[in-house]
Amino acid sequence: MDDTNSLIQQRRDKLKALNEAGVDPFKNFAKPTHGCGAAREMFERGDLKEGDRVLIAGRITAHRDMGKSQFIDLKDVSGRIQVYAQKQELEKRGPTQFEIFKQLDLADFIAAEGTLFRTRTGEPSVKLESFVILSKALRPPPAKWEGLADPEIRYRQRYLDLISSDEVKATFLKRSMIVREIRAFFHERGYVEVETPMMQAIPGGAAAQPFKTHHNALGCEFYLRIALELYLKRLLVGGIDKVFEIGRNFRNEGLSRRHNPEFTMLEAYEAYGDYATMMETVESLVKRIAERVVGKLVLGRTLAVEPVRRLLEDALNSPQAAFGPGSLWGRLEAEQAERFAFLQSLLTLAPETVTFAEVAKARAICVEFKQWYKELHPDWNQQASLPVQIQAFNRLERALRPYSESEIDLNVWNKPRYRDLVRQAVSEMTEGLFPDWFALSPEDRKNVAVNQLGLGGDIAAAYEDFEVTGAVFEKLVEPTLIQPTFVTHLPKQLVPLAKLDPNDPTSVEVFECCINGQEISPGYSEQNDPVAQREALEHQAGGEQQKLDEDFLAALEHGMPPAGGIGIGIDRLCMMLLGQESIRDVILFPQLRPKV
RNA sequence: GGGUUGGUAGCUCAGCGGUAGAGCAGCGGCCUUUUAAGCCGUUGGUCCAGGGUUCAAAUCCCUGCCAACCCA
Repeated sequence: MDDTNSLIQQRRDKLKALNEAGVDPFKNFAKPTHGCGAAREMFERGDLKEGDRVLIAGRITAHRDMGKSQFIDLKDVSGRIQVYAQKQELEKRGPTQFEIFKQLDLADFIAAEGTLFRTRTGEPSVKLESFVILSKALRPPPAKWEGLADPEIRYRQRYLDLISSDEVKATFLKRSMIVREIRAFFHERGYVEVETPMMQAIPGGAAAQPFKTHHNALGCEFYLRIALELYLKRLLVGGIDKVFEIGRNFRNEGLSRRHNPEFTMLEAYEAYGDYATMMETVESLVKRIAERVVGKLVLGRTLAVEPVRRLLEDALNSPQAAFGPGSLWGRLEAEQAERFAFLQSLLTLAPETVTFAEVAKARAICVEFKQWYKELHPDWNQQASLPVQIQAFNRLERALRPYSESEIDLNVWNKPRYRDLVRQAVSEMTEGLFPDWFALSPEDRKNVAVNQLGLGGDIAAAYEDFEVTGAVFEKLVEPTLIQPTFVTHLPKQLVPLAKLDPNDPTSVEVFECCINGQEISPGYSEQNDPVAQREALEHQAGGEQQKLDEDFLAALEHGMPPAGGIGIGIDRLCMMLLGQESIRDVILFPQLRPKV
C-alpha cells in the first residue's frame, strides 16, 4: 500500500508540473448539468439534441489518442459518455489547454463542458470546449479489460473492485434498492421503524457467541448484540404494535461463504398476528422485492462448481468407492462404464463449462447405479440394514440436488411440516427400510443417523435426541430446499421463544423459510406467557443465571400482546435474489484478517 | 482448527533447477471521428517473508504471513 513504483512517481511528477503551471488539480466545482450516462441516454432518446450544451463531471476510464484528436470516456454513477477533444478547439480557450489535456491520466476526475454530437461511428459524444481537473489520481487504476481478479484486493480495496466492475457495482446498488423496498413495504403496512441497542449487558435472542467489549466510564462489560429480538418485544409491551428494525448483528464465530461476523438482520413483529400472518408477510415481501429490484419472479442461480467437484471426487476416489472399476462391481458393463466415464469427465472439465444440466445427469446416474446394484444383489435388503453402496449412491444423489436446479421460482411457496420432511428424507435415503423416523427409539435414531445416513461426522456422542433429528434436517433436508419453502412446526426444543402448537405440544408454531438451500427467515407465533418463557430461557441458559435477561422477563410479566415475528438475514436474501454464491459478494467490506 | 490451491511488473498471467517473460497500462514518436483504436520504439521486478538443499533456486524442501475453496 505504501509502495512507490514508477507509475506512481510519474503521476506525482505530473501533479507537480500542474501545480507549477498554476493549475489546481483538486478544484471544487459547481454542479454538473447532466450525469454522464444520463446525458448519453437523453441524447439517445431525443430529450437532448445535437448541439445542446452539457456540463458533465466524472472519472476518465479510457483514453484513445489520435494525435490532434483525443477521445476519453468519462464515467459517473449514471454511466459513461465519450468526450472528443480537438487541438484547434481547445486552444481557443488557452494555448496550453490541449497540452494539459494530453497530460490527463486514466482515473483522473475532470469536469467537461461542450456540445452533444455523434461521431462518424454513431457514438454519442461531447465535443469538448473547456475542462477543469477536479481530482488528480496518484495511483494507476486496475487494467480496464481484465479487471480485478485477485479476491483479496477486491475485498480489501473494494473501491477498486467497484471502479473496474460494473457488475459488482450493480450488485451493490441493487442491495441498496432491496433495503429500500423492505423499508417501504413495512412502512406501507403501518410498521414503525426503530433502533435498539447494539451494546447489551446480556446478549439475548439467539444462541451464538458474542463479541465482548468494555465501557470505561461505566466500568462494565458489554456485548455486541447477536439478535434484535428481546428489545423489539419490549416495544410490543410498550404498545408499538407493529415494529421493525434493520440493523447489524455480530456473532463471534467462523467465517465462510455464508457467514460474516457482522451481518444485517431485519426483524419485524406484529401484535395480534401469528406465524401464519408472518408467512404471508415474508412471501409478499420477497415477491415484491424480486419484482421491483430484479424485475422477475423466476430467478437464475449460479452453479458453485467446487463443491460439486469435491462430492464427485470423494464418491469416485474414496477407498470404498461404490462406482467404477475395482469397486464392488467386479466388472463394468459397457453402459455402466459410459456413465462412470461421464462422472469422471466432470472432474476434468473447465469450471465454466460445467452446467446445472450435467449435475442433473450425474444425479440420474446415481439412481441408475443404484438400480443396477439392486438387480445384481436381489437380496440387498435382507439385513434390514442398507448396503454401503446404496448409501453412497443415495448420499451423492441428494448432495448433488442443490447444484442441479438452475432457477428459483418465487411463484410457488410450499408449507411442509418439519417432521414430514425429515421422515421423507430418511425413508428415501434408506430405500424405505425406515419409513417412520419418529417411530424409532431415540437410540435407534442415533444409530441409523450414524450408520445408515452417513451423519457420523455431524453427530456428537452427547447429542440429545432432538439434535440428532436436527442434524438430519440440517444436512439432508435444508440444502435441498432450493424452491421457496416454509418448513413449519419445529420441535419445541429448537425454538425457546415461540408458542407451543395447541394440537401438538411437542412442536411450536414456527416456520423456517428456506430458499436457495439456506434458511432465509425464521418466523414464530411469539411466546408471550412469562412463566413458560422463563422456563424455556432457563433451560436454554443451562443453569447460568447471569445469562438470563431478567428485565426482558419482567417486561413480559407486564403483558405482551400475542404477536407474530420474523427475522430475515438481509445478506442471504441478497445472495439469493442477486445470484451470488458468497456472502462476501453482497457485503461491501467483508471481514478479513487485518494486514500487517 | 484440518485439507487443497494460490501469492512473479500497476493489472491479468506464463515460466517450475541454468541470463526475469508476455499482453494490457505507462513513457517517447506518427496519425483531426476513435472506442479493448492502430503502427514504431521503450521503461518498469525485494519472483509474499525467512531459513535450508545445490556449483546454481522464482522453480526443490521447511517454517511463517495473506487469500480462495472444501471440511469441522
